[in-house]
Amino acid sequence: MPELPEVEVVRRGLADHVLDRTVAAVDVAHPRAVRRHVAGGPDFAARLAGRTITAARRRGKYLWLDLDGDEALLAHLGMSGQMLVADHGRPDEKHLRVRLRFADGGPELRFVDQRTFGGLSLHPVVGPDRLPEPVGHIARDPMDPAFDLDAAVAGIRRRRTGLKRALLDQTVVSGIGNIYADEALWRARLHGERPTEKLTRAQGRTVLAAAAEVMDAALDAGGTSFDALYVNVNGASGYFDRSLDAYGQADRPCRRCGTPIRRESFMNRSSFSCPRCQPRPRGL
DNA sequence: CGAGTATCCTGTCCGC
DNA sequence: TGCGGACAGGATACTC
Repeated sequence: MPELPEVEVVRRGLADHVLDRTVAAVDVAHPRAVRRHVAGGPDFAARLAGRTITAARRRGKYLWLDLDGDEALLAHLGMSGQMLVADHGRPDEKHLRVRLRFADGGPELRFVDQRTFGGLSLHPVVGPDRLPEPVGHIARDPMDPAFDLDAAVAGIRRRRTGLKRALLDQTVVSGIGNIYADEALWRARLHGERPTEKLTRAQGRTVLAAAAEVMDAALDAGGTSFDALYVNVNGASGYFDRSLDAYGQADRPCRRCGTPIRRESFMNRSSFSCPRCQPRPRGL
């Protein structure tokens, strides 16, 4: 499940392999993969052909390739999306959704996505930051050089909800998914259902700094593990196996205090936390 | 309008 | 062995 560090690994791989290359032809193998391109698959393929890729950019979990002209090829990997740089003739992956061939005859770019939560689309880039339109409402992520920590803390405290919900809201801070939210809360020793209006500024700064630390660590681990010719979003899985303190650790002892980690139901999914280090707020 | 929830999808795992 | 159900979860359309 790609979160920000995995998406950044993919962005770097794309920067290495598709920059300054011109798209020759596009195959859309599954229409759902381009459902966010409202004009449809044939329009997507026709408009992408002949375009040259000028940059590989990212905000939060959104990834896009700037094209010549003021447009971008936007990608979201969803739950299971992968960008693969593949030599011709290599057998198609079972869940190949979109293929880009290039005019230089070099390796092609494949979008592979088992569960089709992800997708590709073309959009104008707008505003001073030259963002694709669907990214306009996404907040800066903690790895963005222009990320404003105090503004993000203020954004969280302005919400009237639980802390974990606020962390997952991509319009407040982007790039934090279920795994990193649980890890950040564990590091900050805060329960996810703590009301945001009772969160102190110091607690807010602590939990966001923790999120940034977890992301940095995952990027260090994932950024070195992918093959130069195979841009693989699963590159960071080794990090998850070894380094998670809370997420997925139900009944295993907390690394700080030894208390078994608890699993709770949250928004039709799961939250993991230490009952002792992260006590439930009173009354909840 | 803000908060919370239902929904999309498919592969894996578990119990019977 | 095979089947049914739970589970994984980002983003958004939807309701209240």
